[in-house]
Amino acid sequence: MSYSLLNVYDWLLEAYGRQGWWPGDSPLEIMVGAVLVQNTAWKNVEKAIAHLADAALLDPHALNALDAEELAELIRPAGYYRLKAKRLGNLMRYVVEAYDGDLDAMFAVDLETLREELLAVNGIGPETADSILLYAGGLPTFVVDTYTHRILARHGWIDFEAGYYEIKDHFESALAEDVALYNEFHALLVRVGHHHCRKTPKCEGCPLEEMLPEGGRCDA
DNA sequence: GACCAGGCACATC
DNA sequence: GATGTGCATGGT
Repeated sequence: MSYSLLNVYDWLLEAYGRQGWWPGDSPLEIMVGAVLVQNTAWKNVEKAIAHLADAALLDPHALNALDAEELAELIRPAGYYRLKAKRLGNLMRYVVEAYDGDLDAMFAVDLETLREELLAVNGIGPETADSILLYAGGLPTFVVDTYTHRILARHGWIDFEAGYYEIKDHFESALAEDVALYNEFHALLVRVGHHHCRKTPKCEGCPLEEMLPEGGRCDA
């Protein structure tokens, strides 16, 4: 008995429907959210973004002009707020200096080149970079997060020790290079993670156990 | 009150 | 190269 990742995608999509990600109104807002959500519940991020929106600061030049302390106070609900103020400032400085704040110009750059540029910004790691590229830029790169890792490992599809790029390759080599597919698949995995694959309780009522043929045991 | 959340950089061995 | 730690608010 075997099944492919694409089967898993189809089952999840049928069970949960389209997720409509990313929950942000503009590429810039998605970029801001991608930094603020690092190791943090999205609910907290929403409040921080609302503060920025209320102050009409959702603009690369406006954010870049803000000093770190002011920014920190505005994004406080997102947690790690002093750290994230620096990281967001680094990202905005990069966008302004390299592209004069023109996100269309930025996302017109070759995917691998742009990915390297983003990773060179202090505070932007693999997941944040990929989230920005896929969800803000519409570029075909798979996003791996803690749920993706946890769900795949618990079902025995990858080692628990697998690193970011191992997991990313696992998806990208099994799936067509399709932005809509990458977008929806990752969003569905997070959806499952939120409801059934938290750190504790370990795997209560995992829907994949119902969906998968024999072998789809969630056991960690 | 403890534990967790859509990471990342940095220190130390 | 592997392993450990700081960062911080808000919900369960």
